[in-house]
Amino acid sequence: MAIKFAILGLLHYTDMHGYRIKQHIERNFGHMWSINYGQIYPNLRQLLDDGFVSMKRVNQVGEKGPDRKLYSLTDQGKEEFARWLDSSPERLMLLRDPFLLRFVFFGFGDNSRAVEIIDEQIGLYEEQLKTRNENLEHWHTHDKYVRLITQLGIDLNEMFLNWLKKAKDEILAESDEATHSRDAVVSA
Amino acid sequence: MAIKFAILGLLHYTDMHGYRIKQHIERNFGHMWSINYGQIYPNLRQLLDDGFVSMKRVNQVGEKGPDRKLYSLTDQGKEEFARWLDSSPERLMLLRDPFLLRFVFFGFGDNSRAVEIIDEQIGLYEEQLKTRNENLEHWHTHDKYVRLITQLGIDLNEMFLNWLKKAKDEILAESDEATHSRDAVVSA
DNA sequence: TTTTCAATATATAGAAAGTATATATTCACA
DNA sequence: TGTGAATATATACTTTCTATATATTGAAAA
Repeated sequence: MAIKFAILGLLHYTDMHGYRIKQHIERNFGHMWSINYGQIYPNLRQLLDDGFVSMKRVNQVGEKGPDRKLYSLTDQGKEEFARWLDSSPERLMLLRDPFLLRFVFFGFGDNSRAVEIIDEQIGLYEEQLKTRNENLEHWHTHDKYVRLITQLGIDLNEMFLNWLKKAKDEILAESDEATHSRDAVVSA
Repeated sequence: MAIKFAILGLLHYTDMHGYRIKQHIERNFGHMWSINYGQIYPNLRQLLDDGFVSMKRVNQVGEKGPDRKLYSLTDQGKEEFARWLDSSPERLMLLRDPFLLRFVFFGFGDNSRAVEIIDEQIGLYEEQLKTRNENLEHWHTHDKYVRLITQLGIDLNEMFLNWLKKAKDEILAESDEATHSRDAVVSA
């Protein structure tokens, strides 16, 4: 139900076809959010059936590719969107992360591999942080809310990187301890 | 595919039946994660078919409720889990939040309602922060990795609350500006 | 000139995750 | 005796996400 409203929201800026919607999200929110055609086209169809958007075939000349289906907001669509925007969010944020799921069980694996995986994560999120910072600079002109969302992404990355480094240190400290205990046993 | 490994991970602690798995997650990770039977039972069935777990019917005496289906890890299951734990995470974290989706489009609504919704969020996350802090105190004895995950939850909450308050201030500042401009026009 | 590649454009199948609800058993206690 | 609460499993359904199929057109290569 969320994607439907995201599409209605984007159509407030300008009329778009499915391919353009994906492009728009990639260019403007690509560092924060991703979507794909399997989510877009079925939703556009549903929105059309519900009368929240209207559609017009546009045949391109001098442009690549086949005809477009250009979608526009209807008055009903505007109302539906406004109702949603005004309503209270259904639930709290949901964080899904295949790394964190592993992390919970790192006690069942070996520490050195755990540290390796953490280092991979640090690398990936440092890269993401860089592109998010670039995005913020590039779009200081952008809509205030979009800018704040980008700032949130940066805050999130920084927080997570700090946590990753702290976690790594704790695991390494424990490994050292274990080594020393072993030494003690050996020398006893 | 993730839930399957979560279940295999939990079965490392002890044999469990579906109902107990949900209970365990609620009690130990309830402040961080939620799951439901529609995810657990189909996965248990699949794990059984794949030979990653074995099942034994247990008929309770002196306990409430019908027979249990107690699941245990097989050697194959242990191997499957170990392979997964050792592998690199497939993707970066995914944040899904019905509030943030609205936030992007707050420019199309009115500021005062936006501030109201932000205040609601602040209340909800302050409450969550409290329970997460209690959890951390209560389980200082707990597994190190679980403790670190709880700490991450706390860091996330604090970061998000700071951001929410900053965002609110910015929106209020803009509203003031608008009010002053209007005043200026009126007095002109 | 033809073919081949990249970009544009839409569509659908299917897997995974998440929600809702149905059904049954047993104990406690009114 | 019955009724409510906790225990326990199961399935249907919706939403989200991934993968892939298909077609058109312009530009460049062969």
